[in-house]
Amino acid sequence: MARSPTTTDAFTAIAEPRRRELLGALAGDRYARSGGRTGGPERDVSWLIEELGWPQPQVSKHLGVLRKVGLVTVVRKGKRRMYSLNGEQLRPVYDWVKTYERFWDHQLQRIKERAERMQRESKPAHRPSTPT
Amino acid sequence: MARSPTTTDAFTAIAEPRRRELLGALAGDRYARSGGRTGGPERDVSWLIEELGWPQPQVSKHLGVLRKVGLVTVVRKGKRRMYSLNGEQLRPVYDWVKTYERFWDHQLQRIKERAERMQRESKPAHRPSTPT
DNA sequence: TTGACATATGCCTGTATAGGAATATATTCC
DNA sequence: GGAATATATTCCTATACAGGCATATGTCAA
Repeated sequence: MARSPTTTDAFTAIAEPRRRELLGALAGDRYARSGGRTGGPERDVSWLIEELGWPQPQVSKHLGVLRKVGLVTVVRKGKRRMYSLNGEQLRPVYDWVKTYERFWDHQLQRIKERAERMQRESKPAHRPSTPT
Repeated sequence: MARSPTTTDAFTAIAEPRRRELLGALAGDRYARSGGRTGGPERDVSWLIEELGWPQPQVSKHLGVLRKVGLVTVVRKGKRRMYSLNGEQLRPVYDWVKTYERFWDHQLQRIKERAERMQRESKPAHRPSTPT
């Protein structure tokens, strides 16, 4: 068997650095947030080509992969195609990696647990309870 | 050019579902947390083989990839090799995906912002301030 | 219709798998 | 040393890119 196709899911799609870069551009990294419905602002392919400085086919192909896994959505607008980020598909990645949080940041974990405990018990402040 | 090698970084390594599964086993999913230094408990390859039900070479090979990107660490113990999860390498993935949080859960984002604001200003409760 | 512009798709090549089977290496015990 | 155990590595094959280049498709304007 070969490697899973890049169009399998978000995990495989974002494995490619260029595609993460592309998503970053679509997210509006270092640009003013402007419009966009669910995700980032709408950008046409020409804008992305200019922004990323890649050959046009490369941009289109990467967009194709991202489209297939639902990480971006398109709407036609005349001869332009407006792409926007669909963050919803990144959620599985987030959820997965989040379950490992305790393996890299024990400090953070403790803080969160305390916060959650406080919220559950609705007790106002830090009473030195059973330490972890 | 071909696809980036799976041993490039955590992003490429976790693109493979089996490797995520393997990490899950090492993390101690549905098992009692027992020992382990920085990451999860130490498990030898035989345990993983039994747990996952995969052919031994497959387990070893996937472990090899995970080892190369630092997602797992090994120590020899007699003829056994004890593997443990090294969550630190998952952090870049977490950090990256986290920057897109606002694109999938606006509700959560607002809650967090409010919480952070409250904590910064150390003001006790919801005073209807400048809405976002 | 014709041409210009915007974007997608096809073709080609080198590279890199993932899995299966067989084998090599390392370590312990007798 | 030799057998048994634990794990890694090699070889093989089918698959799948990612990028470069050429070309097709779709849309608007004159």
